[in-house]
Amino acid sequence: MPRPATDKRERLTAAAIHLARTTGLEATTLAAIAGEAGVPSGSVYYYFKTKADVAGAVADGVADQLAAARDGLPAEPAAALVALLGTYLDDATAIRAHGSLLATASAVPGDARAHRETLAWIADQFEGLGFARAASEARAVHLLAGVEGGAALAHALDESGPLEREAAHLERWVSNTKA
Amino acid sequence: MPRPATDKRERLTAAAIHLARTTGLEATTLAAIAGEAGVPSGSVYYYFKTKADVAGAVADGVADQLAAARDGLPAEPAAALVALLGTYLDDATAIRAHGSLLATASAVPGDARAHRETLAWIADQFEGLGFARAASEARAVHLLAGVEGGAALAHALDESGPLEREAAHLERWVSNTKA
Amino acid sequence: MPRPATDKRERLTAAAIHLARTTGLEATTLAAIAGEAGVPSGSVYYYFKTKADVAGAVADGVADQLAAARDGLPAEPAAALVALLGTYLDDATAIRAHGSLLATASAVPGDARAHRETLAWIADQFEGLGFARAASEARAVHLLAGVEGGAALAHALDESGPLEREAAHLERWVSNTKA
Amino acid sequence: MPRPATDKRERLTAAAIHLARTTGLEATTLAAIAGEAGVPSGSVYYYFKTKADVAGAVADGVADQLAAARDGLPAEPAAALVALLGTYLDDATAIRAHGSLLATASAVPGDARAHRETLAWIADQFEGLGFARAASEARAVHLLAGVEGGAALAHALDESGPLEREAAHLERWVSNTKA
DNA sequence: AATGAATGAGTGTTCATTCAT
DNA sequence: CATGAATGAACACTCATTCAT
Repeated sequence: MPRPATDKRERLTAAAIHLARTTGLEATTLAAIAGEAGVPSGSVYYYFKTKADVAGAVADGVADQLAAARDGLPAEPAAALVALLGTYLDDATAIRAHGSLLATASAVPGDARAHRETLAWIADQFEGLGFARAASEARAVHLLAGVEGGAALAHALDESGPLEREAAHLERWVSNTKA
Repeated sequence: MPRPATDKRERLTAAAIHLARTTGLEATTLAAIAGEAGVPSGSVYYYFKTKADVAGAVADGVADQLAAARDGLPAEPAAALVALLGTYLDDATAIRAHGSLLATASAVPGDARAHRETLAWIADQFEGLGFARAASEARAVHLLAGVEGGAALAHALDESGPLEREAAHLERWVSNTKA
Repeated sequence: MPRPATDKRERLTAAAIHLARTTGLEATTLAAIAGEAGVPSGSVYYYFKTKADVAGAVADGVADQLAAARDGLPAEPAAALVALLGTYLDDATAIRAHGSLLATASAVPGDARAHRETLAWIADQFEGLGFARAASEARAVHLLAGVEGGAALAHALDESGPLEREAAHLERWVSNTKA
Repeated sequence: MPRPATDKRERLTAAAIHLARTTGLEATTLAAIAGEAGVPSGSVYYYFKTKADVAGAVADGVADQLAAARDGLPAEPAAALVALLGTYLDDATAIRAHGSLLATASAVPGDARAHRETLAWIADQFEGLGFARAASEARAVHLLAGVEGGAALAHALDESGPLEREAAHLERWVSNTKA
């Protein structure tokens, strides 16, 4: 059973995300993306209009990957938030080497979908804990800023310490939280 | 009275920092840097061996700029930390548009001088407040991760709110701090 | 009926040989080669990986041209050798101006195919005249060294005399030869 | 006792000859020449008008070197000719690697002084052996064409055999010669 | 007289993009 | 539909040359 043709677009996007995170999209050739995806290089332009379009797909793909990851998290709000922090720790090696996945999406200006959705999901959890919407959103920003800042330091210093410490700190903060 | 020759290297570096922050260094032509610096384009290679060398100068220049900015801050530790957070707020418009200055330095892999120096300086302030070295360093990471994370969100969302909120939060945290 | 695509590579190679002989390959721009071949300049890199690659094609092309020229020569060995000397005389004007075609191939170091094949062919003729292989090879070297030396002097002095004299001398030597 | 200033021009020329033979003048930077000569790079233009001028100096210098070498040869004509062939054999390693010194001079078009003088000197020897001027000049061409052709093959094939064989052959030819 | 600093014109090479098939 | 062949615009980098001192 051959893979459906549209699969190629997905493989292309996945390859682009991988290379964008490891090498930077700017520094990555469309030919390299096609090569890694195992797709004929001429075909990139069948699936994408321009390289900027590929960048858009990267941002979208990252948002999708993050959404999928959140779907696997516990339903109970406090546990869900702790688990979210856990995904950063699980990814610590890659974060130290290449930065957080969300930061990869930042490289594409003008598309903050991944950020907005992540923030909204976190706020939903706080609301589930009994906080009002406004307070929940404020807390969401605080939590995401904390881990992303920790991730940024971990990447810059090539040391997972900052990420681990921030995650632990936020975990305590979440656990002690009461609406 | 003509400008000293060495001035050109500095103008080149300043232009490179500016363009690196607004456009990204990768996407910036050496010719563009020369143009913005008002230096003949062929001369870039008299002052820098290679484009990677320019990137190094950018990272160095950012570290220098940040060090200079810290020099202007109050001597009293608690006030100094609050003032540091204030520099982020003063720079809010640019941060929203292009990210924090420190993030610009991150684009040059392998050179974390700006990060290390900033962290050390912050830790010094906490030590000045009576904390042990280890605790001071942990607090420094927390503070920097917080503002930088806030700045990252502000940039991604093109909204200064997250930066302002994180800065305010950390200001309170610093003020309530007692060794 | 459009020219076959592969024709472009050949036109490029021919132009490169021509310019290598008249101007020197080092001094010849890839753009100039493309221009003379009537091929878009960006396309050179579709057919050749690098300029050194073009140099290789020049050496190969020269070897091919010489082989083709030898194919048109008489089958009888003595006549064939005399005819080979005749090709130098036919080419005297170009040799005086730019040196022998074989000398053009020498510009590409490490590739002596044209020399080896020419030498082998000459040795074959002497073998055909009844000489042992070793003696034939020695005579081949003597004959080729003679004409090429004559050609080199003709080029240096911009005077066909030396070439004509050496060719005539070798012709007699070949004719008087008996195994 | 410091070296006279004019020494620098000579060192520059010597370096240029060396690099022209080993690397090719075209491929050699004026800075590299200055470097090898131990002369400040800006000074090249004090001693030479242009790079083409340096090329002229190379051709001239080669002619001078060859003339100096001939000065050390025996006075007796037959011995002198044999000794001339000996200089090629002494230089065999360099010839195999970089071609004959005379060939280096050929790279500079329009200046055949080295060739003309060498030819004249050889003709003089034959005259000394009793040949008429015209016959002597013809013999000179034959002898020089032979060694230079042998040298060219030795260089192209990276094998000293052809040079040695041609030199030996010509030596016999000279020795058996009687006016 | 001699030179280090500075530069502009030019070169090889890359790559996003187009298009015929 | 899909793609391999082809290309032009752009870029990093080199170097002969100039000139103030």
